[in-house]
Amino acid sequence: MAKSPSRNPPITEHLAYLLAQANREINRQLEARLRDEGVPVEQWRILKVLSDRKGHSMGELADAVLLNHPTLTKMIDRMVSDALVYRVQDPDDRRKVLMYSSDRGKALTERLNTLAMNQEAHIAKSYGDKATADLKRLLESLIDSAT
Amino acid sequence: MAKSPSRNPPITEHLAYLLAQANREINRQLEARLRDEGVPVEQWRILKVLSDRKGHSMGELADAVLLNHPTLTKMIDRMVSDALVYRVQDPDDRRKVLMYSSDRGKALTERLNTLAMNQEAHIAKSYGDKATADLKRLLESLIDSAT
DNA sequence: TTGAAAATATTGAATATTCAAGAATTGATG
DNA sequence: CATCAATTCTTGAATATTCAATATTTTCAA
Repeated sequence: MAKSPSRNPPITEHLAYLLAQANREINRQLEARLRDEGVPVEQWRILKVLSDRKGHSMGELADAVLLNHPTLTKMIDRMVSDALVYRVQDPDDRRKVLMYSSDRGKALTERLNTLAMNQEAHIAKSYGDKATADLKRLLESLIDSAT
Repeated sequence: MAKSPSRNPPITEHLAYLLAQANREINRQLEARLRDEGVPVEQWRILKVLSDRKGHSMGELADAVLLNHPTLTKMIDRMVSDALVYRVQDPDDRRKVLMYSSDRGKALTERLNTLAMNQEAHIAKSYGDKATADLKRLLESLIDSAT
């Protein structure tokens, strides 16, 4: 009897493991680039989301940047200390806090965008344009089908 | 003038972000399944690596399960308390500690394998066999090209 | 063979994250 | 309109992770 193909595969063949491994490696590389500005990846995501200049509530932000609420609150506290972002109470719903990027935050965001785009370019170069596009498409549809 | 395609894309189009998002979602689902046995994902990975019954040094393990050394040491401490694994000093190189799975650990590993394979099957079903296979292949080659 | 450098694992202090609870506001229902 | 439930954000305690330093053993060169 032939062996069934995915009967108890090694850890390295599990999708969850491959995702974790790829994520760790790419994140580590991005981190290394952002280190020039001394900013953690999560702060870059926050600044990037806020760069549309609309106010975003903490809940929205937490979803968008993949952090839970208390972690986001404390990270925002640090960014407020660094004068990168500021809080405004939402006049329409005073439970909410709307976050905005400061001028300093906006200037930093532009420098970070350059660094992040350097990484994307580097990946596209060594990994190939087609593979990169295919991978992005597959990841998007995985996320759609999984949520 | 036509807009250049990937000039300063939104965060949701960055490969690093898509990977983080997909990883978080799949990891969360796996976590939910493993919760039946009260075991964190990292411990499942450790047990799975140790299921080849060969001794693995802490360094090897740390690489394999994507944890850094001090974090692994402390997680192993907990697993030793739970009698899932045990330490043996490597007789050939006494700087090293070789880790082995206990009988209890092996029995747990089998139950966890079932849970993890349920998840893989569930993903393959909702996401499609071909997409799953394609995604795995692309992730493997990304990891190769990135490391 | 001896001493310095490298490799391996652990520890402790500093830092960060998470969980559970709390405060403030809004919505909804009788 | 009064009250109770739901939503939003923050806080504090418990837990986990990380960084730097340490101890031990091995390797290698002089």
